[in-house]
Amino acid sequence: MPELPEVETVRRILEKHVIGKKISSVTCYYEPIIHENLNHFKSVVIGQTIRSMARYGKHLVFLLDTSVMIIHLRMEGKFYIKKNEPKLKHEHVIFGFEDSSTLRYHDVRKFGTIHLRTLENYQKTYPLSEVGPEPKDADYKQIYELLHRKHIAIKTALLDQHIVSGLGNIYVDESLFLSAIKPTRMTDQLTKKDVKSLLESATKVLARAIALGGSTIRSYTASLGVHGRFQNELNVHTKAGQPCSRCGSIIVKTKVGGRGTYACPTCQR
DNA sequence: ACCACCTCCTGATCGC
DNA sequence: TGCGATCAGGAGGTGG
Repeated sequence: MPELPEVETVRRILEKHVIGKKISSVTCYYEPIIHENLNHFKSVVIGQTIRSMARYGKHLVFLLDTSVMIIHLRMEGKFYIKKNEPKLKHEHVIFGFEDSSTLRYHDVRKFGTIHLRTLENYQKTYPLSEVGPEPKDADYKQIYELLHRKHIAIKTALLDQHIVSGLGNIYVDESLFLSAIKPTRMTDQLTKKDVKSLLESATKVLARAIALGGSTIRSYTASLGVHGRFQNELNVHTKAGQPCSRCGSIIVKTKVGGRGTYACPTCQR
């Protein structure tokens, strides 16, 4: 599942292929992905050139001449650059460029979303208006205050993109492990020191994962030559039954907030 | 206002 | 062997 490191990796690779390309056609095979009237979307986007790309948390952003496309890959969204090859089963949106190459949005689960905004207001409106700071930019005192007013499991809080953005199931488990905090600890039980540590762990985990091109696990496989290697450095996620790298106890898998959760029962308290 | 739970979707895996 | 049931999961929506 693409989290911040995977989205950043996709952004960096895509950037090399699409900047400066003029969109000449849009074909959509599954309309719910595009959260706009399709004809309106096409009439706005066609004729515009991709000027730059950005990322906010897990959102991938294409900046055009006067508009902005904001894409969330959700579980399995991927992009491919192709020529005139036949359309694959799970390719739902195909952008054609003037040079006859195509950018294809591929998504087995169809959970991904595309929003269209103007260059003037895209950061202030939904969905980017809902995105909290990334761990590296978050002020631990502010996050502490926010968490202190809530009474939910810390894992659930870290998955809430309003609080901090970019973390998904893999990196939350890894961040909690690094800070030796158990996923079910309630947010109002955390100290300022815990919150500071967690943000530092998350920052470290995300930076390392970006450096390795993200993680390629389970359903989130390669796209655009993206073969992440961070999965080789996971401490707990997917490690049920294996010894903890810190204390040797056996890593256990549980459910927290309905999510598969991996942790060391001994050193995470 | 807050939070637990349901929902979307498909392929992989499980169980009889 | 085959097929229906269950699971996985990000985040919006719902209802207690």
